[in-house]
Amino acid sequence: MKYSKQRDMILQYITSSCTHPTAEMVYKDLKEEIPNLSLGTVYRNLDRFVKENLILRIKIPNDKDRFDVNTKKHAHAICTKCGKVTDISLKRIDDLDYCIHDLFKCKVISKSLVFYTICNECDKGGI
Amino acid sequence: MKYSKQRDMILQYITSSCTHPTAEMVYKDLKEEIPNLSLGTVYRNLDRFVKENLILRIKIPNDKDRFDVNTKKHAHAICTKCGKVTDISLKRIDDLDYCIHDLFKCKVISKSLVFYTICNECDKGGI
DNA sequence: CGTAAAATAGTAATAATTACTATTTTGGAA
DNA sequence: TTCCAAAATAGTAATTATTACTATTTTACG
Repeated sequence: MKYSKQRDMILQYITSSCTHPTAEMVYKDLKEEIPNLSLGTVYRNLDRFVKENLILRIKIPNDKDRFDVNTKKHAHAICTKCGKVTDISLKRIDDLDYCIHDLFKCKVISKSLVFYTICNECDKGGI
Repeated sequence: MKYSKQRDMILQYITSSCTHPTAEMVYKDLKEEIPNLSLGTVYRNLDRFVKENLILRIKIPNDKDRFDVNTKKHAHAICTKCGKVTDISLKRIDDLDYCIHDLFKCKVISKSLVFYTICNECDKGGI
């Protein structure tokens, strides 16, 4: 692993941000300081940070991935109008809609809960 | 609203399936019966059914959307190896990992919980 | 310095979904 | 039945986030 100014600045940017930026946001903002920065470099390094568990990747269906310095267990609220992402500490599922409304005074339109697993058959080496 | 054989068959296919098919699966299978069926027609009609609340759209990050006849409140488990989607009736969040393991004997790699909201600012008409 | 490994810049490719347009189908009325 | 406007379709093109690729540059160590 060799030092690079780009990686250093990307990590600095992401860890000091509190807006769950997309790769493009990181790129745009840092482009001003490093004019020949490449979007691929941003993606490659963000991937790396995710693998190193320094940040989390928030996958948003039909939207750009967002990156989060908060690696503690939590959920996310995404505004369907402006796209703003807000952290939500986890409480029990049945209370969550009320909890969110109480905390953020916002309407829950819908929620998506997906588990990524290794299923029974695959774990047995069947496939 | 005018009748179309295509729409009729797409609805029949999706409501009688229990495998959470993608638009492409619907297309491929029905293509054998309707050789000039268009993929766009499948997408358009599935969209329509979702709006009419006849089926659910399961958005899977980095994968194709899947469609579900079960419109009751539930979560989904997706195998990260074979992609199989399994319905999970909702229990309390803290119990879910154990619950899933007990029910399906499968490992939970990760889970994604996302709320789609109208945030405070947007609801006030600020944006 | 010299050099090999690692990283980058910039471009091309990928892939799911949506948009677009010309053609066909549907269903009600003359 | 035949006409016709609204609706639907087929097939192609466009979109868009992300990944892949390759030539060039940078790093760090002997």
